[in-house]
Amino acid sequence: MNNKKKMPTSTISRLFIYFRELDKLEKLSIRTISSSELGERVNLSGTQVRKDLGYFGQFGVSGSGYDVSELKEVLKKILGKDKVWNVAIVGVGHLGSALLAYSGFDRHGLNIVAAFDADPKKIGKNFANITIRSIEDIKQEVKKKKISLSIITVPGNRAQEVADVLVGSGVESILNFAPISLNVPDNVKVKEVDLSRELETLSYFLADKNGNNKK
Amino acid sequence: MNNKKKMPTSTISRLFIYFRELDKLEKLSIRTISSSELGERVNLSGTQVRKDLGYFGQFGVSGSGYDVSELKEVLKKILGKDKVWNVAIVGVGHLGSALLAYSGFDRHGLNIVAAFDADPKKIGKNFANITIRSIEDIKQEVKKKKISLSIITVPGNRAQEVADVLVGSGVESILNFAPISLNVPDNVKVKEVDLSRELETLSYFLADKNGNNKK
DNA sequence: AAATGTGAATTATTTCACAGCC
DNA sequence: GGCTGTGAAATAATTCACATTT
Repeated sequence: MNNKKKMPTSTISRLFIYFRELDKLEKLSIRTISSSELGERVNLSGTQVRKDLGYFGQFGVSGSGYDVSELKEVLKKILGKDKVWNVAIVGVGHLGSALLAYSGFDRHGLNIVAAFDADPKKIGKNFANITIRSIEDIKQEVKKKKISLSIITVPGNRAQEVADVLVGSGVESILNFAPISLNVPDNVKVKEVDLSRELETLSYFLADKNGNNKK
Repeated sequence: MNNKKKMPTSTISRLFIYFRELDKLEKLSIRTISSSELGERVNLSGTQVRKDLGYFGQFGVSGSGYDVSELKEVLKKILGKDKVWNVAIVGVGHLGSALLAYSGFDRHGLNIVAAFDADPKKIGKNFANITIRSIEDIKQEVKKKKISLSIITVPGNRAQEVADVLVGSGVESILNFAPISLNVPDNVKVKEVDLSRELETLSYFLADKNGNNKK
């Protein structure tokens, strides 16, 4: 059992896109959709849609396509959206506060239950119903509140130590906004999001278009 | 001339990583570095480093490696970091404000010069020295302030129309935080950053580890 | 001896194309 | 006829391995 074939990491990311679109379709009372229609709505090909789903099973009906609600439920299960995960944010600066204030996470089964910062001036303050605590309290709180997912929004030079503490406390995945690549054990999943780099990448294309460099 | 070979899109992203690390090395007064040492510092292989640089020219010295300052300057030029680009933010909600307040952009040659929002209550308010203006003013301001890059932080259902206005105003690249895939002409470069999806992706790995699904 | 630069091999991902099913 | 599911082909990205240079 568990004969899962190797699948591209990007497949998961796309399944979330399909899920969202199916949710919209359901609200529009559309009952059935073909892979190519679904793909078209999210700027992907029908083949891509079918291939992605194929890693998990066979959910379609030849000739007519997929049942919207049924496929949505299947994806919900696959993606872990039928469970709730407790999340901590470490680093309550501009970005950290924005994420704390962002209300959309619970909709996705992500429940922000703790926030930490190194700045004594911030500790004890309340923010979106959450009391900011000291970095020192991470271990204790992670255990107490059963936190399995953490967001790092501290400066780059503090990120690795924070990651070490989180991993030592039992956190299983990390979303890292600090502009460095974290070293963690294999059993911990990290996603890096580097906002400056995203913008910088765009500036490269501008530079390129307006005629820089090139071998 | 211009015999550039096709390069992975991820190469550019990595060049920014090398650039940053070279900057650190320079501050540590390290003069020379080999591809493998540089790679090790950023969790990449020496081969990867050499391959990436190879798309732009030959900058190393056999037997000794790369001159830190020289390579840094080369990358600066390649990446357009020797120029300044004017940036606009459309959508001054939590995330938009955090980005507005983030001071790191200028360090990267990105100069935020305008902010727009649809909410009349916000229009006219000041934020990090920038007056928030109406979405209606986009075209005029983009021209007047020579804005070539824009960040979209509006809700998903407004993002496409905002993108249309931006493109119509002459913006050349867009960083899109709205959770939809934008349709724009080929000459406009878009990068999508979907924060919820990044977190959701992590929740999939949790679900997976804790034993969901699988074909 | 040490490290680059780069074709060739490998691995990963996407797209094609079509047999089979409704 | 329309559409799925999936091997096979094509394309993209990474890694290997080594001849070459200093």
